[in-house]
Amino acid sequence: MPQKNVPAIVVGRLPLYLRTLQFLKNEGKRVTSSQELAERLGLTSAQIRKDLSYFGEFGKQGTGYAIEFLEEQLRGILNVNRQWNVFLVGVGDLGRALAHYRGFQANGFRLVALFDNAPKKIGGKVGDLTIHDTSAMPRVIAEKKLRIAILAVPAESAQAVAEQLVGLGVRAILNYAPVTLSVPPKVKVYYIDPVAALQGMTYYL
Amino acid sequence: MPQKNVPAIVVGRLPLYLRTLQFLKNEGKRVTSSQELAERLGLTSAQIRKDLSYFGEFGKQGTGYAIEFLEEQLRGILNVNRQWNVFLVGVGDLGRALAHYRGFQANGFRLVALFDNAPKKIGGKVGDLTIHDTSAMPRVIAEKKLRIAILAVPAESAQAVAEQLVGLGVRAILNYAPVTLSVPPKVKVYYIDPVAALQGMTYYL
DNA sequence: TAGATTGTTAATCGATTAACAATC
DNA sequence: TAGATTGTTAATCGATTAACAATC
Repeated sequence: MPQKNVPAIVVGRLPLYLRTLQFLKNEGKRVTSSQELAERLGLTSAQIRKDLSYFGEFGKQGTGYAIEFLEEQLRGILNVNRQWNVFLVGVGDLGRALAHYRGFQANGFRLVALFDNAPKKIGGKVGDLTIHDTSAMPRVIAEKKLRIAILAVPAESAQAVAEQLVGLGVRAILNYAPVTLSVPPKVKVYYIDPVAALQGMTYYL
Repeated sequence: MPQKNVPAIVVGRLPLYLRTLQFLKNEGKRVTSSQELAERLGLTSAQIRKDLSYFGEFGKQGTGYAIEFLEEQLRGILNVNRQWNVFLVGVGDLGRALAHYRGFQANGFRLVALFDNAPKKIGGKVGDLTIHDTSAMPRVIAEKKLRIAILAVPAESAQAVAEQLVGLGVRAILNYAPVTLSVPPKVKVYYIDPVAALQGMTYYL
């Protein structure tokens, strides 16, 4: 349950703190400080302390933060101290790649269903998942109580699919389609567009 | 050549404006307005006008913006009115997927070289590209004058590889490794981390 | 105790937005 | 001309940072 009114930009940094803590733990450390975290992340220590202060007091003056403890706290705040089942819509070029990607599973996001609307693809398999027709989405999403979608359909159909997903109770969309989606505020969308990212960098070249 | 001191966040929005213009053009439109763009992008029209004003005056009072003209201007500003050759380091699970992705090519970013350090992979092919040993990077990068890298190595080696790339003259890194890179300011890094993205969304679920 | 580092306040910095004169 | 929309200014809003008392 979101504590105060935490800015989205702060929430977006918490996963970075979390992964940095895991990294430090792997190095055998048990305690860290806002300064050490800041160095690793290219931020200021004040920002890290301020961000954490939205959620509670997790450190000790003079010594810093117990890594394992802070890690668990962040997992709790982010709701990632559990497994989330996710599904993918659009098994094209990109979708197929995403279905093969092991990083989701390795971090508690398990891909449990694939959908596409191309008759040729329906019934096909990617890994051990079968591609279902998009017409099966209402049933499967309800049965598996899915709330997180990965969207990898063409830009032209993304808005229509997103609307359908919202109607089916989806609350978070990781959107790989290069288009801004219009959805109700309760639905969160995160955009991943590597081409836009490259175009933003060539400006400086 | 960057005009004034344009905030990075503004530069980051230009690709979104560009792709929206392409979208509108595909719909047969020839003219648009800051208001129409704003609606499509979920921004305010004032922001769009302000952003564009960093670079010049591209519209006409009363009528708005000629789509094709503004598109060309933005391409010029972003330096994407040409083809860029890019290369990929790290041909694992994820790298392989990226190598197959056609979206780069389709938008003027041509993948021209693949590198990995696993002996088993060297000499192997992905599509019509051969995987080279990372030891060949200095030669290939110099020969092909490459300045844009896509980094898809494990988090543990990302920093070391990034430093090597910087030494070889790379100026832009699209980083898929879940770690913050420390590089000189002249080198631009863009981070893509779908797991962090999902973790930022589950906060709200 | 002395040194270190937190959590928090207040100041600063930067980005967004409202408003409107200019003008097509 | 009347209506529409730009480019820009100034106000507002929000995020970052510096500073420091509290305290381990």
